[in-house]
Amino acid sequence: MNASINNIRNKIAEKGLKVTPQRMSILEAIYNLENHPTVEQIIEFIRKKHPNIATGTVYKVLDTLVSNDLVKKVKTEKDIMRYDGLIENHHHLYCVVCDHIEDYMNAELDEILKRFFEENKIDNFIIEDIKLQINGRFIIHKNVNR
Amino acid sequence: MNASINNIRNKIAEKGLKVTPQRMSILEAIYNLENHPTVEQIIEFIRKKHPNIATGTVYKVLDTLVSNDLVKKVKTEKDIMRYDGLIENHHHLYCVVCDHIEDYMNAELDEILKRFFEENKIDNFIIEDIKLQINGRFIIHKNVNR
DNA sequence: TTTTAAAAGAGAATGATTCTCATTAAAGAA
DNA sequence: TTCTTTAATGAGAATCATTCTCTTTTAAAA
Ligand SMILES: [Mn+2]
Ligand SMILES: [Mn+2]
Ligand SMILES: [Zn+2]
Ligand SMILES: [Zn+2]
Repeated sequence: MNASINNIRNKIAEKGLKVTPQRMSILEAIYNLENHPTVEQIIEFIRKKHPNIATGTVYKVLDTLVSNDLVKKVKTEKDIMRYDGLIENHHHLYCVVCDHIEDYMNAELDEILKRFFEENKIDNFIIEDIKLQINGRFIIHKNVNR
Repeated sequence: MNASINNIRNKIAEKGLKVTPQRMSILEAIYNLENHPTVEQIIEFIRKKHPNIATGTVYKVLDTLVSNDLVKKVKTEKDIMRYDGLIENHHHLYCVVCDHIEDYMNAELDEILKRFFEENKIDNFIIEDIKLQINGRFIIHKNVNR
């Protein structure tokens, strides 16, 4: 998920969006921050190098990035919105202890699910995608507090 | 998921909670409302018969019900909290068109998942439960607007 | 360099949720 | 049944993340 400055510039430009320093730093922040950062964490990261960015701009840019499929929103059991720089469809491990969210990808699992739902059609419903929310606990936690 | 007045009273009492008219009507509302109602819908329903219930009380009671495992919170892609009267572990169909959420239960699927993760342990993580978020579209929608 | 539409900045507004504190009522004891 | 205690409720203020409004700035194309 690392991306160079030019990489980031291209991703934004490819969508036909104006390449602004704000958009660049927000996308850069999401790629650099731990995993699935909150808006608060994104703002904190950006203000190190770009102290005057407006809060409203961060929200607006995030919306733009989401609707252009450059980032995705991730919801937790709790009420905090998080953002995900990995846009390929994937699953998540949710730690009930420390709130850490980790990506989970497994092609075999996706194949099993695909087969299951081909054989078990749901009346009146067309599936577009399936995401697993795998709740549990890591043996070693990231931030024991909060 | 239907429950008589006495049923509801017992559910609350069994948890060692005081049986108040407010708690009764909120639990009754969740059982009676469509599917996975929002706080707004719950308040609207209750005020028909109990016009003076305070908004803060509804939030407080909902928290109490959730922490006593009488109802569950359900998150949507969007930013609206919903409540679920079905407390057994189950999956959800999310309609991307009309926001309707429908329960999905299938013992065979759960068995397949159980077996898969027994054979594919995740390093450093102990699974407690797995929920599928099945996104797609119903052929017939509930509320085409909103 | 100039033009122009889109984006950003500043700060007010919104709205769902939480908080505070005085009043009320459920549940158990007498 | 009445009393006592403690938790729950009501009313409205406070909070806080997010959105909105409006002015200024700027990226991109001419
Ligand atoms: Mn992810
Ligand atoms: Mn449900
Ligand atoms: Zn953890
Ligand atoms: Zn629908």
